[in-house]
Amino acid sequence: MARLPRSFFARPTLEVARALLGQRLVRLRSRERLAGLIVEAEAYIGQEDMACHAHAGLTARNKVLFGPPGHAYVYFTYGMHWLLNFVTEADGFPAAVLVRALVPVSGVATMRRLRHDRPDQILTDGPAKLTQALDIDGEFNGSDLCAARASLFVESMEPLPESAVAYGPRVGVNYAPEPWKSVPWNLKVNVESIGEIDVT
DNA sequence: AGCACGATTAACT
DNA sequence: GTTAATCGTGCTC
Repeated sequence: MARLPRSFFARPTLEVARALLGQRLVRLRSRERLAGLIVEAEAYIGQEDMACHAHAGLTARNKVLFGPPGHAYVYFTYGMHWLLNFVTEADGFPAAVLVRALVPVSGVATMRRLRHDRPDQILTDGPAKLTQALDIDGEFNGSDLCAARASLFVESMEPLPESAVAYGPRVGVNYAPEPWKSVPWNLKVNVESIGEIDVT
């Protein structure tokens, strides 16, 4: 299966978030393949976006956001969680898509162990849960998803129909002023259509 | 130098 | 529904 090329990420962020739904995130970990289908994604777009880490300008923490597309922006929050984003748009424009949920498809036994044997239904249904299940941390910040030897990348799957996508406000950004608090930049795959996703 | 808080999760009432 | 956990970051003094 083909890996998504840099041109996939070098587009308007909302377009990338929409196209990422249903695609397969793969993490190669000591010769094992951990993978899941992306079922929730969220867009963070530019310095104007008061919920985006780029709002205060370039800092040591967010510099990857300002870099070239197709790289992972992984940051630490709440003193204990790692969150995974994919950098989008042109080099120099700070924007990214936060990966908020997956449906596990490969390496589930390992994910289960990494998640301390919690129930399968809650292995990867949150942004910090999926990084824990796939063993993704700050080591991946700045890593190139499009490099030939990448151990974290996205594989191309059939695009989902528009009827399978639900748009809503972003989660956990109530501190941001309007309109940033309410813009419908959270994209989810409808629960009813999950059964129709081809997992092969 | 000090401090308030976060793109969250899990546990508890 | 409410709250503790836990610490790097960015902002104020």
